[in-house]
Amino acid sequence: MSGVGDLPALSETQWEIMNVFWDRQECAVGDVWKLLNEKRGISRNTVHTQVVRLEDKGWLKHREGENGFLYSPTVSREDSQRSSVQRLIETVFEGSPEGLVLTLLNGGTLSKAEADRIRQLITAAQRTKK
Amino acid sequence: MSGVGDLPALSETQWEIMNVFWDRQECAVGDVWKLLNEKRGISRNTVHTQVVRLEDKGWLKHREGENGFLYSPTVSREDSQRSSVQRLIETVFEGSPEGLVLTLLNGGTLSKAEADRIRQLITAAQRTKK
DNA sequence: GACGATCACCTACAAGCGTAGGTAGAGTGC
DNA sequence: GCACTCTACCTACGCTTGTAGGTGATCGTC
Repeated sequence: MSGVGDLPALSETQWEIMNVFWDRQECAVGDVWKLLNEKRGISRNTVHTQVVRLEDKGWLKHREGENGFLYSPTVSREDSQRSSVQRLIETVFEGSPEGLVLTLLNGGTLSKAEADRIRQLITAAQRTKK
Repeated sequence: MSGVGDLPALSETQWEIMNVFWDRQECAVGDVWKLLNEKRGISRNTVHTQVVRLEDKGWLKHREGENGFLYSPTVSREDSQRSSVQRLIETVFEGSPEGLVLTLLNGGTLSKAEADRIRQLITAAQRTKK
């Protein structure tokens, strides 16, 4: 049973690219490039290189489309997020998820609105789970 | 006013090493090496190289001690953790802290005990903050 | 049928990382 | 006085990233 854990970690740029694929499910390199280029200016070839590397690493697969290759993710965004949170907890918080939550709550990282929404999430989770 | 944000990000190994410095406040390369070596087997020189790189990047400073250099962190662990959580939220959760919390709560990443403690943390924070 | 856009692919290069061997000096012990 | 140990420092190598230029094929348009 192969999961996200088996895949080599994503770099920041690679997350940026994978996020586009998770939003669209399936698209061509050119589509990704158009989006990222508007957002921050990047060469089409740069995107292409990263896409190929992502396929090499096992994060993407492709099929032949009308006008060239269409790429799509091999794993779900949720699993990938989970595994990257896991990794963060291990390396940055030495295995303590509570540390992460405390940082988040006490850190001043959150806006008031975000903090409120998060408290709601938690109480909701509390209700449904028990 | 220079902060963690100005420093280049830490790799996983570098977090491992910085964590030792944050635990001890000030120590020599040899001390760090002894610890890491017990934990996972690593050459003293490898640790030395990383420590030098960390000083180059601005995460560590050193002073001359009795028997060689003593290194210490230039920034607090809390600030570093905060900034790495911030970075995670931006790249992995496209800026949504709620996403992170949801992943944490629904992910099955947490043991039951951890989840309970986290809910307590949150309700405690809720009480003190408002 | 030449022109421009798009595509896939190849090559490249500077940084940074993980890893560690080798060297040379200082101190401790027998 | 020589061996052992610890230190700092230099060098190196293979790998990944971020970045992108160049090339040749295809396709739609004028």
